[in-house]
Amino acid sequence: MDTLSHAKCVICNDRAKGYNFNVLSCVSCKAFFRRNAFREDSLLCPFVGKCNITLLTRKFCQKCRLNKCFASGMIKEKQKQNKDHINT
Amino acid sequence: MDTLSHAKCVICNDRAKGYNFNVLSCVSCKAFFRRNAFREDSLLCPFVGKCNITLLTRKFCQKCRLNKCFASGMIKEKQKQNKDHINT
DNA sequence: ATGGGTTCATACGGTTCA
DNA sequence: TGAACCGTATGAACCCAT
Repeated sequence: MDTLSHAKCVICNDRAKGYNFNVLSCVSCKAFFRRNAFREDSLLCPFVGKCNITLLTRKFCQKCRLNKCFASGMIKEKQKQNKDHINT
Repeated sequence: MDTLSHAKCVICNDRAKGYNFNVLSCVSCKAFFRRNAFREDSLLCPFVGKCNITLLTRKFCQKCRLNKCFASGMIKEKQKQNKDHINT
C-alpha cells in the first residue's frame, strides 16, 4: 500500500518495510530482533541505559536497541524458537 | 567505497581506513586509541600541551594525540574493556 | 502480497606479530 | 607502534510458506 511506502520504522526511524514481529519496522531492525530477541540477558549497555536509537546510532548499543524493540511491541514468540536457546 | 579510499584520518591526516570508535581514522590511530583510551590520567605532554598531530609527529606525544582522538569524537565506551569497568 | 527465515558481503573491534 | 589477520554483528537480497 502507498501509505506503507513512506512509513518509518518505529524503532530507528529508517524506512519501514512492513510489519515484522508485530511492529512496523525496517529490514535491519527485523534482522536485529530475530538475532537478539533471546539474548536479552547477556546484553549490556555501554553507556547509561538510555541510548537514543536512530538510523545512525542503532549500531552502538544492542541492549537499548533491543529494549526499544520490546517497548515498541515486538514479540519474540513469533519466532520459530529453534534458537535452542543458546542456554542449552 | 571509493570515497573512503581517499579519505584522511581526522586525527593525523594519514590515509583513513574506515570508521574506528566512531571516527574516520587510520589503522594506527585506531590501535593507539584502543591502547590508550583508558590511560588518560597517566599521560603527560612533554611539551606545552598543544602538540600538532600529523603523520610524522603523532608518535611524539601520547597525551595530545589522545586528546585529539577524544576531541575528534572517538568514544571509549565502544571498547569491550569498558563493559567490565561499568559492571564491576 | 505479506512476513517469516537464510545467506552473503562488508564493517569494525580485537589479537598477534614484526 | 603499526600492519596483517581473524571473528562477530550488521544489513540487504533472496527464498519460502501462508
